Amino acid sequence: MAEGTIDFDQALNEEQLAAVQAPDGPVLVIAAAGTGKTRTLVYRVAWLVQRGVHPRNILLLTFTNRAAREMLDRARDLVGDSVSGLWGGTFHHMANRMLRRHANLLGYENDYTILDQDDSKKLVRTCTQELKLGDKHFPKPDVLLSLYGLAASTERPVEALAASRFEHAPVRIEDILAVHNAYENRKRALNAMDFDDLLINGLRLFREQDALLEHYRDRFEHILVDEYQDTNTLQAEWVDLIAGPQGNLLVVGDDFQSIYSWRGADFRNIISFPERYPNTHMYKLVTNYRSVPEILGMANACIAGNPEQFQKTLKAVREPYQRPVLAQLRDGREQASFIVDRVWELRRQGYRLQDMVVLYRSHFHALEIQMELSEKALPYLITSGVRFFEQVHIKDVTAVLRLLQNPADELAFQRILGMWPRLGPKTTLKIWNALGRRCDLRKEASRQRLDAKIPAAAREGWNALECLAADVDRDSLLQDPGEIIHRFTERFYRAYAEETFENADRRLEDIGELINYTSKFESVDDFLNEVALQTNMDAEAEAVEQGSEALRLSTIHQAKGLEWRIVFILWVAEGLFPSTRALGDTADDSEERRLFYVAVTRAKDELYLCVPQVRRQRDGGMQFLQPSRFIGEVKPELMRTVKPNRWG
DNA sequence: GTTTCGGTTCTTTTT
DNA sequence: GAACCGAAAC
Repeated sequence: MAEGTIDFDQALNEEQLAAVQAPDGPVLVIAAAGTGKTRTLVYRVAWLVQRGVHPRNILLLTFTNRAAREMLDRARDLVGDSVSGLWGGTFHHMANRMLRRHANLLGYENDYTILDQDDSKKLVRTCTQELKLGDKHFPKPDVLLSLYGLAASTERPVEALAASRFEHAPVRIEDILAVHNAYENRKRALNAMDFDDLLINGLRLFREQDALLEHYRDRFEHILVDEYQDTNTLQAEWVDLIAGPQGNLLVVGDDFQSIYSWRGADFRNIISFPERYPNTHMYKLVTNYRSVPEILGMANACIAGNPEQFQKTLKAVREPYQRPVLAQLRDGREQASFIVDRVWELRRQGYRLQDMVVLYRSHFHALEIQMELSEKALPYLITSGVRFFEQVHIKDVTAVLRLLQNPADELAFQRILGMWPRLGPKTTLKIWNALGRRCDLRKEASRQRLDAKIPAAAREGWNALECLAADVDRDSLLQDPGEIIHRFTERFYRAYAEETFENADRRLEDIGELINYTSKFESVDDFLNEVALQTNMDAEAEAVEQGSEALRLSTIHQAKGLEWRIVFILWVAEGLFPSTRALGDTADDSEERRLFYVAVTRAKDELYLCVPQVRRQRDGGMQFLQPSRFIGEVKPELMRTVKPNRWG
């Protein structure tokens, strides 16, 4: 469709139209689930462009890559290719994009490495060990990282958070701080940033570099933020700065769907928006096109217990259909077979597998259903705990690229050498130190020094790496990351994988996929830039778009923003959902309730709440389960209770 | 002194 | 899976 022919009145309802055509200045759009939030944002972009705003002057911020891609695709359909000048992506992406150009102002090299979760964990472990703190009672790297991350994203001191977090644990706060300190120094030495650093340093750019702030303020005349309820302190301040007091800032969110407080999200950002921007225009979207009224009734009822600020009730548009099903089941096995049976039946009625989803609180809840689906040969797609780019074999082959890009990347160096026999952590570290904690594979002299340090036992296949490194400049491989991975795999990794992994075939296929994926990128830098901020969901989302007939299994967190005709929710029982671990020792279950609300509002036609009565425990014992409080809070007449007869 | 191997244990949510 | 731990092997 060409510009200027968009019929906004036709495409939008009154609520949406008002938000889309909101005047300049601060705008807050409270968009309840399924009310066309994405549509509104996309049409807002179109509206702005039609009014003469150039797309390059628009900044569109999202939380996930998926949301960014979806919005940009839809905006392109609406406005045309001119929209490609628009800056759109996750906060991390946008911060990274700026830091690639300006990180040197903050004392980094611009070719810094981005550490993913796994890298950060390794680094924290190393720091702990070096400080000789790794005894049994010392917090695990994961725990420390989430603490440091929370401190970073809430701008609170680690000390205070650690004191309350480890109030009852026999841990010295000084030690926690010492590890934190070591971790921070280490990242500096590696010329690396973790995910939080991207946000912290992105914010520092604006706080400390007035000229830069001016530059970007001028550039971005309009800023749009999606899922604003999930911003943390850093992100909110970053947005406030770039918008400026007079800025045209439009934020969209739903305080009912704030489910990321554990990583620092603070829904007070959305609540206090009108106070921070006194001339805010506020709009509410409550007309729901997604779900049948029975499902919305359930959604409205379950969230009523939460004392949120912006009260709103979802208004149904669709015709009445049928009530959500409360399935009382004996155990996980019966739950699994119930779902499989229902899926077959629904398929018979004409639903496709991709119309259905199984949602759960935690990844491990999906174990039994996975087994059952495999057994019954029902194709399924799971967005599992391990991200595509964090799998061992993917990290192995990209380590070569990382070291080429950043010769100070100790983690990549360790990983590469560790693939050769007799080169473990200790030996590798000695070599690294002997090389002056730097290894530039592109330099002949540097390669020779490394070569001289490799012990005889590890020589086998060593020249594969040497040759590859020598090829890089000769064949200008820095422009072709896929070719580097390909050569590394053929000359070394294929054989290594086959003797290391039981499922080498599958892993080598993954590497093939990875090589295909690299063709989108023009250089090693380009590729690495993207990979660290990418989850597996995009690779899988593409598979879904290609029409693969499969049942989707997903955590509720990952399902946010998506919808299916049929939704099954697993383990709606006390202890599992709400999760005991998530509740900790607080009585505040409001975020778990919001999560339940998110799960319920994913469903368009039919919703199944599965409540097993017992759960097999690790030690073989049986744990009796109570139905989740979230079910008890809803009037029974809003549901239809089913006790499937397994012999019927 | 290091690496490797085999068994055990544990999984909250993500950029 | 994959991280962790202890024991055997280099």
